[in-house]
Amino acid sequence: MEHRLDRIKKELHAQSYKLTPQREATVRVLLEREEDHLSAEDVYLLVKDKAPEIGLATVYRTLELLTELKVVDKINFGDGVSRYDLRKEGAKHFHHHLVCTECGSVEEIMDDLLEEVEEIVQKDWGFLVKDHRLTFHGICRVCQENMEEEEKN
Amino acid sequence: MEHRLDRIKKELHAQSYKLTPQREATVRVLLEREEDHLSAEDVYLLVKDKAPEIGLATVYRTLELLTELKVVDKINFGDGVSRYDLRKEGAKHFHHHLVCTECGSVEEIMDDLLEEVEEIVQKDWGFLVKDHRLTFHGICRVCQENMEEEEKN
DNA sequence: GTGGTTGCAAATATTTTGCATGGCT
DNA sequence: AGCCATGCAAAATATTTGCAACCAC
Repeated sequence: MEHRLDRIKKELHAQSYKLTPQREATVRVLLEREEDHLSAEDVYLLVKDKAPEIGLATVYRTLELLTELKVVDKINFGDGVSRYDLRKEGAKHFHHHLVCTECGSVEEIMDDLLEEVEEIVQKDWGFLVKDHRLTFHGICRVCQENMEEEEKN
Repeated sequence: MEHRLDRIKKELHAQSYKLTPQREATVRVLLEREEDHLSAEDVYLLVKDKAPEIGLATVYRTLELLTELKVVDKINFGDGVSRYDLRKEGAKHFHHHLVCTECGSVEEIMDDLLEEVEEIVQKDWGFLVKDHRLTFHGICRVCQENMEEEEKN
C-alpha cells in the first residue's frame, strides 16, 4: 500500500505536482476501496472521514489529475455518474467489467483477452490501439442461480 | 428507410406506444444521421428543422423509449454527454468503436470480433453475456499519417 | 371521456469555475 | 514574494419531472 502511494507520489513530483494531504487522503481511499467503482461523491464522503475539511471540488480536481497521470481510469457504466478505477500496477491496459443487469454488481476481469482482437483492428483498420474499454452486460452467476430457483417454484 | 421506420412503428405498437409526429421526426433524424453519434441536444436541434414546436424533454423521452425498445443504444465516450446510436437491423450485439485521441473521430466496426472472448467469459466466469460495449482508444490512420509527415519536417 | 403524449418551466444532479485565502519555499 | 493548491459558492451542463393542455380513438 505504502509502496503504491510512494509510486504515485513520485509520478506527481515528476510532473511537479505535490502530494498534499488532501490528495494523499484521496489516493488512500482509492487504494483501500480498490475493488469498488466509486463515484466522485462516494470518494468525497469517504475522504471526509480522514480529512473533514476537504471540499468536493478538490476531490474532483484530484481525480482529474490522477486520470491525467493514468493512475486511475474514469469510467462510465451508463448511469449519469463517472466512476474512478485505480489502474493495476504495471497493467498495460484497462481491465474489463462484467455488469449484471439484474443485481447491478460489477465484476472485474484482469486477463487481457483482447490481444488478438487488437491485432485485427490494427491490421484491418489501420488503427493504432492505445487502450480499450470492454464491458459485458448480462447476468452474473448468482442471479442465474436465483432465477433457476424461482423457476422451480 | 421507410421500411425501417415501419418496423420501429410496429415495435412501438407492440408495446402500445404510438408513433407520434414528434417521435417519427426523431426517428427520421436518427436514420438520416446513422453514422453519427448524436447527443440528445444534437438530435433536438436537427429535429427542430422538421418539427419546430418540439421540446427538448420530448426528445429525451423519445430517446429513452427507443433505448428501452433496443432500437437505439445509449453510449458514452467519456465526455459528459450521452450519445444515441441506432442498432443495425438484425444485429445481435452492439457494434464497436474506434475513438481517435488525436482528432476525436469515431469509427464503427460491425464485425463481431468477440465471439471467442464471450465464450471464455461464459465458461470461466459463469457470466451469461447478453451484450457488450467495446471501445478502442488510439490513433486513427489519418492522424498516424499526419504524425509521420510532421516527423519528416 | 380516457389515456397516452407533449411543451414548458422548474427541479435535480453532476461537474466545473472564479476568486479570495492559505501554505510552502 | 511567488506559486500552486484549497474551500466555498456560484455557474454551467445535462437530464428528469410536474403539470396543465392536447390529441386520437
